Amino acid sequence: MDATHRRGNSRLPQLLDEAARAFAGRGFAAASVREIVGPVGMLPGSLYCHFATKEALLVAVYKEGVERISAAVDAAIAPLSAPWPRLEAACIAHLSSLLDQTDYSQVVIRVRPSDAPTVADELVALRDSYEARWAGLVAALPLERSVNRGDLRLFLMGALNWSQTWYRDEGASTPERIARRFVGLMKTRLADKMKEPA
Amino acid sequence: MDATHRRGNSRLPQLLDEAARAFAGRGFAAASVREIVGPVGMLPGSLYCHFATKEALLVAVYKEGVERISAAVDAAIAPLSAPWPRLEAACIAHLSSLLDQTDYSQVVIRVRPSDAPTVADELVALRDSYEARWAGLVAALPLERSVNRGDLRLFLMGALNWSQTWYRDEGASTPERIARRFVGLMKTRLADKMKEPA
DNA sequence: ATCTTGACCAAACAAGTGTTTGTCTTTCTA
DNA sequence: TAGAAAGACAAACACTTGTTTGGTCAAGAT
Repeated sequence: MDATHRRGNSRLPQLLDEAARAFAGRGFAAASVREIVGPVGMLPGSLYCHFATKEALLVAVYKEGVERISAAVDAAIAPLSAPWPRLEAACIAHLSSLLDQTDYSQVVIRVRPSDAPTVADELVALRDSYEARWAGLVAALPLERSVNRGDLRLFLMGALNWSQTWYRDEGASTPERIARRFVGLMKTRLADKMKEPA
Repeated sequence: MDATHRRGNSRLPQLLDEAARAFAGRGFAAASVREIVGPVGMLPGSLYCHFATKEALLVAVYKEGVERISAAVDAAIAPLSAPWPRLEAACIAHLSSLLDQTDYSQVVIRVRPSDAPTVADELVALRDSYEARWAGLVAALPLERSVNRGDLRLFLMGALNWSQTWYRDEGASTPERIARRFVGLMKTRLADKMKEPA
């Protein structure tokens, strides 16, 4: 009757879900093993059947987060070919993953590699593997020659990622609309052409 | 001979310095009272002569951080009157405070109010009192009517604040230069006018 | 039918956490 | 010159932290 110990039917997925929730909501340091493991109905020690340390658990969650947001962005840009629509679609997918969706992607943005020193290298590598896409997306844009694309990428990613700080799920500003407006700001000439910028 | 107990000559400033260093470097949760108090040459309990709790210590550091970055920005924009130069000067001051200067300002950006729930309201109020400047700076810009200034402010502040994540003190990219290039991106028309953006 | 193995419990571990208490010395004040 | 108070020490407090150990039980393999 007791199905708790069925092979291949472990509670590992729930454990990861709960870890993602805790890390995304309270940060790596503040999230305790007991608060992760409790809601799953496990005892603290049982965590160590699956992971050697709390930091290894973070790597697993982080990796899943990178995979989910990567998949979302890739799926969004796949059917498009024009550079600006592709960038806009990527921004929408990125922001939706970050603000609506699961906790996994939030962990990737919230948790700093330096928060878990012993696995910092792995986290950086994972994050880099995701962010590589964005260099390509920006490189494809038709821009005036004077524009530095590296700066532009940092500028855009910063604006998107920081939205995690101020965004609240109230009102009409959905992640999709925010992303569209941000990209709109980039496409439009910002300064009023009547008055001469100093 | 022993000057340690002279009135008005306490080690409170050093204590705040060390707290700022710890909070900026490791975050609020990961920074322990002992690691803050140790370098000052005090014992853990002595902290509570000055602050009721660790969270109250954070408020003091946070407040000092807000005051320093506010002062830096205000001093930078005071002698200027034209909108764009004022914004550029503000960005330079903001980024310099954040990347070079003291740890205090870094705490304001790094530590989330929700990290210290019992004083979260105070932290939010402090941060708001600083960020209010930026609404004014953006409001003064001569922009095309279609541009949403609220979005633009969030966009810019996000890009600036996120730089804390990727900036390293190596190479030729000083905070000042980064700020100038970011503002430059905003002033210039980004999209190439030859090709039609979809 | 036996063995192995993965998943988990139960209980404890040592170390570290923020904080409290009581005492002492020094400096300022009345 | 007596008294109040600030600043800090010394030592412990109760609790939480991540982690370890040894055992249990069911499922898959032999």
